[in-house]
Amino acid sequence: MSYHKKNLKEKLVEVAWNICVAESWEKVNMREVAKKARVSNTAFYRHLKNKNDLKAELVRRGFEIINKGKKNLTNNFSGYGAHYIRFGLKYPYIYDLMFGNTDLDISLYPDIEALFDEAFDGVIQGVKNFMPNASDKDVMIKAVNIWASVHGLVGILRRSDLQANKDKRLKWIKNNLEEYLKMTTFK
Amino acid sequence: MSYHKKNLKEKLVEVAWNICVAESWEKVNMREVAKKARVSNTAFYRHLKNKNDLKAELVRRGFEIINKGKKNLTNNFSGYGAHYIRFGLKYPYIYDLMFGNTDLDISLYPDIEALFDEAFDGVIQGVKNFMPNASDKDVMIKAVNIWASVHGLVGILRRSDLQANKDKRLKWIKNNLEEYLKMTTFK
DNA sequence: AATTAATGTTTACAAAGTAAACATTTTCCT
DNA sequence: AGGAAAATGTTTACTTTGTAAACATTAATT
Repeated sequence: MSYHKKNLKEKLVEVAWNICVAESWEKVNMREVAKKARVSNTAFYRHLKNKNDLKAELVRRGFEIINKGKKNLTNNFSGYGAHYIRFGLKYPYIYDLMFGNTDLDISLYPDIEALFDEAFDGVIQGVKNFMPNASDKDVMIKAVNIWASVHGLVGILRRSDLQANKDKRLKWIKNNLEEYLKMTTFK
Repeated sequence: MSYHKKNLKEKLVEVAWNICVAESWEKVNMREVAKKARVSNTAFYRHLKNKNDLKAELVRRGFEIINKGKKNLTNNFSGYGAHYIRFGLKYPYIYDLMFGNTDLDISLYPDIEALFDEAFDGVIQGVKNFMPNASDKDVMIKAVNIWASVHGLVGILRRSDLQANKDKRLKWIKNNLEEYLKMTTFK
């Protein structure tokens, strides 16, 4: 065991990611992260300014994952939407950090803000391709509606996971995301 | 100043509500709440079990407000949706507690869970009235889509508030909620 | 009036974020 | 190579916050 680690920052982010994925951000605390990375409580602060910066790292990592799987879905609305929804259901607590409203002041992290905008711009571009003659306003309206429908759906599906599945019809939606999206928003 | 207060619980919830509305739940801490209510740090614990219960009280209060304004909007989709959206924009941090996904385990508070279900059932009922011949599945699909579109929109509009208003077209949506809703989901 | 329940206060502790001072490596410059 | 400077870890220590426990006072009940 050496005094200097190779990639402690990566290691710390990795550990925090795992805790957050398995248990939620509330359960991420610096001392536990340090212990799991086998360093002292405050080694962290040589690599990141504070806990909020750690949160930002998780958000960045989330966008990396979601973007990686995105490929050329811009012209395949329902596939694009389903991709986001599946991410939200697979990494609910990371998703909260990325798209929830409470916490992180995203404007403090311009690169992350750019990732967010990039995602939304993808939708706008897709809508533009789909309705090339629409006005900017109508494009925006459609894009916002798509975005809202997708992200709003994650909330319902997650809640239905918690409540001992009150309704089978929600299960149908969950298992048929693309079809649901085509029937509703994506047309 | 008497030893026993009349309605300390109400007072404490009120104080917490004000802090949460003005600054976010993160800024609500027991000592500050106690100070503003002019009681000792721990008087609180004679009235509520813990801080989570305080959060639940705010959620309950949020539902009371949102339900009060709801009236007979069940058969007026865009009005109903706009009502929720306006609440979300007026009380963003309360809204997070009510409809966000991170925090409160709502199933620990069956009465709150019931308030939530009541709201969603209102949508289902509205859809049923609107399309009386639709199958249960189709009703559910439409209701979920309405719910998701409304709650998802709050997220975008809130974010656009933060970012020094990147786009005027979002402003249009915000100022014309009903029309936007009619154009998209509510038809 | 005396006992008990309800409600406040004081004291105290533990968890968690992080600053400061100190220690060890590594890097880099001559 | 040798030694200063930068980077990275550790130890200590302080602060904030939630809340438990013991004690005090007022209100309710018999």
